[in-house]
Amino acid sequence: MSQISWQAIRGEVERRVSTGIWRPGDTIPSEAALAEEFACARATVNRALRSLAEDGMVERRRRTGTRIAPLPSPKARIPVPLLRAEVEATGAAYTYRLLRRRLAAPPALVAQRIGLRGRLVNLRALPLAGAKPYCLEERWLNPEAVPGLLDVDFATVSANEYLLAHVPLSKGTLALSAAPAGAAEAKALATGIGKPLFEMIRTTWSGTCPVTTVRLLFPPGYRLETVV
Amino acid sequence: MSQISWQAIRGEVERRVSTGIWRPGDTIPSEAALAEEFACARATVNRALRSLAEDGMVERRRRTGTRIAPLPSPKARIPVPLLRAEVEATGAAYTYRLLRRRLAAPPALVAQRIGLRGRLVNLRALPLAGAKPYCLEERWLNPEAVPGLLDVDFATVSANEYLLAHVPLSKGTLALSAAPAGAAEAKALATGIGKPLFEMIRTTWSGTCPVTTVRLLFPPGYRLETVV
DNA sequence: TAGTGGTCTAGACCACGTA
DNA sequence: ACGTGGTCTAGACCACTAA
Repeated sequence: MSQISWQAIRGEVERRVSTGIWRPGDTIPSEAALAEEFACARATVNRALRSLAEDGMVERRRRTGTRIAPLPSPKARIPVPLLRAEVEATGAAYTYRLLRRRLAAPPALVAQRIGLRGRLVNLRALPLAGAKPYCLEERWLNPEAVPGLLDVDFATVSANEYLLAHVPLSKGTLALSAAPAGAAEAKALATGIGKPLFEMIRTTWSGTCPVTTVRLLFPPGYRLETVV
Repeated sequence: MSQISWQAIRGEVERRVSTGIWRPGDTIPSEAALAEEFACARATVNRALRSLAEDGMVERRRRTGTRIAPLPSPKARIPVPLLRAEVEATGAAYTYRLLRRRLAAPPALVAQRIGLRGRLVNLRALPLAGAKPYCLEERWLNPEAVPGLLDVDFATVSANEYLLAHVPLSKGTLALSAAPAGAAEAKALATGIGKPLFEMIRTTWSGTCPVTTVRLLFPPGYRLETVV
């Protein structure tokens, strides 16, 4: 068989963009036209162009057609970190120390992030790599989103792992930034006040129901790496 | 028609996972079996399961079948930031000031990142939002990867935009971290020494040929946000 | 209204990896 | 060897949206 693969079509489109045959902003031929050119089924072209669209290289709209993204920028996939896996990948033992657990109304900033104003479960925890603090975790959980949440012993199960196993996490936001260590954070992470911490704030919904918002603070030296 | 959609199948699989019918680590029925259950074509089931696999919720292997990921973790897409677009989205005018341009051998750390030891083009630049420094850019370019690079006037065209338009960027790495401001960085970004900066290091190849490595330092307050 | 992408079908063959 | 996912085909209808 001399069937052309969707990867080959994708590659040819990329080649035409990189050699300037098609330039950013250009509208390219329709799926039907390309299918004829490559002598393949339209579904195969569709597969290739859909793949490019997912990577941000082309933009597709009905009726208007497919065009090369004005600023083709590949999108990086970063895995939402699984602390246990990250720690164990370094060879260290992963442990999880619960520092605080309470039921409280969240501060305004947190309430705004998660879109809830009532009483939430608040956890402060310290995932460890061996004996070393790996990060500081400040979490707020919506008890109405997680059946049985109030009975979970978070001293033995990390909230993250409990949620992954019990709640279908559908959507979420992720914010990354740098923040100075406050007194409490410096102490928990065994670093100095004002030191640059890597901050990750994640808020998650299950459908339209807010589930949790968590702020992770990583000590100086932490790096989040990925491949584009 | 009462055709079932691949999204519906995906939703049903998610439901079965979230309700515990299928648990992390379980192998689920084959595509053919599911197609029969849902009375649809196998391609439709394939589309649904492939979508779930791309999001990290299931793992698929030939012969072995499809199983629920032991730790189902959604993967975040973060857009590689386009400074101009980011700045202009805030309503400010984007400008780009070239602080330094020279031909030099990179320091060991940079040489290791990009995998080159010879003389490279080194740029230091300051993208601005209005009159305010947006970030500090330290870039190393491989002149052999970019035809005509030595003749480009980077005082009027930002290196990033030049590259996007002239080089097919295929692969790259991205590292995010927090770093303290040194004296030069604090001055350029109008902040204090030791303040936490958000650091982004991006290295890009065109095929197997190293093109550029760039380190962006963002002043305190910068946030990289995305949706999972 | 018409053109484009989005999707589903039914069938086929292939590639891979376990046994 | 054989079962599973990976992919391609040819055709069809639908959904969206600009003209």
